[in-house]
Amino acid sequence: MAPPSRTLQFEAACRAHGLPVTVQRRRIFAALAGRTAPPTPDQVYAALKDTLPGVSRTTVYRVLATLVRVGLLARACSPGAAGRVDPRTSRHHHLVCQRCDRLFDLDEESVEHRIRPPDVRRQGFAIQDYSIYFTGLCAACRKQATAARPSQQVAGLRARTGPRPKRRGKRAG
Amino acid sequence: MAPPSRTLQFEAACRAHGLPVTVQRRRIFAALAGRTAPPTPDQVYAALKDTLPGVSRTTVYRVLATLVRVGLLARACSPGAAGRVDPRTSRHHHLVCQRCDRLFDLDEESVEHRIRPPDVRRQGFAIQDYSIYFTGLCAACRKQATAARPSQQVAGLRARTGPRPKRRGKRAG
DNA sequence: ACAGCGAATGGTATTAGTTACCAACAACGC
DNA sequence: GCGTTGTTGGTAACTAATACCATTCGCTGT
Repeated sequence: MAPPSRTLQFEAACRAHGLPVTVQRRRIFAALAGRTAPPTPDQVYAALKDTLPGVSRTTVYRVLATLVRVGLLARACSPGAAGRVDPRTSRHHHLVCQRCDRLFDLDEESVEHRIRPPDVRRQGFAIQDYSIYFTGLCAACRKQATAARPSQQVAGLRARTGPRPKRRGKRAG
Repeated sequence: MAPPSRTLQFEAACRAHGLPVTVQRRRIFAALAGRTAPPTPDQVYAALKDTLPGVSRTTVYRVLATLVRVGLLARACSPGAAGRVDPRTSRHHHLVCQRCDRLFDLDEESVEHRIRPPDVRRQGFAIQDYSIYFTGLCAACRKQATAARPSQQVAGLRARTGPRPKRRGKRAG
């Protein structure tokens, strides 16, 4: 089986970023490349552990983060996990900061748009509504990014340097 | 301070669904209602624990799930948490099953749309791209929903009855 | 207003998801 | 082939979310 151009692209991209091309990186990227739906890290791990014995979950997380950082993969919104809740139940849209993951609501009226939902009957999917997510950088992260930009840091799975709204104390039950 | 209609609406909605109106539910909903950005459950907890002594994190999770279930709150996509990764880095859109949280990719071309990004300069946000998330029910969940629908179950934070792609074994390090 | 019933809460324990750390190892350049 | 540098694997730590159960509270009928 001749290596498809995707493989070469991958290696080229790695070298362009000074990343050694390891077996794990190749395989993890390959496992992703064929998909039509964004998997969780754990799904990637599950898909690999049989054919790539000895991979560790740690490596999967790490490689995914790296590939996101260099732009070979993108992060996708995950509706179920991390149960963020929204006080608005009517249709509205969002701003998402790629760096610190902050979310901001946008009024439906503030976004001029016209969308015709795709025909997904063949897939058996019943579309009920939609929401637009605008991605970019929030004010705080933009300031940080312009202040010190090593190499156009993109938000990775881990590599977050921006202000991250997270609790700091320990839990109280 | 006269109770705003929102409060009455909330109580009415609770009663309509046969839910007892507890202090915690009222306060948690109130803490959400004023927001313009969807918080995490923990942010809700943090905002409440000072003025509502003794609330437990468990209750916050539980109440949020309940309010989502009855439609008083909505779940929002959370890009950072649960680091889902997408092999596509070019613009595309998604189908999201509200019940099992499965994601499906949609080609950019398959969605007829015209969107003018909002002017958010005042907020200091720099929009770089956007993505449309179509919500609804996937084939499997639609089948289940029609087979047995107690009362038009909507996906909650916890209340997931549909097929949920999750690993089942225990970890192997 | 009061009692009784059923459901919700709080707290702990438990499970799942993610990251930190370090010794062993592999990739790249010479 | 050899050394340097960065990656991998594995464990442990840490955070997020849920299960469980005794206690408490809201609701209904009197």
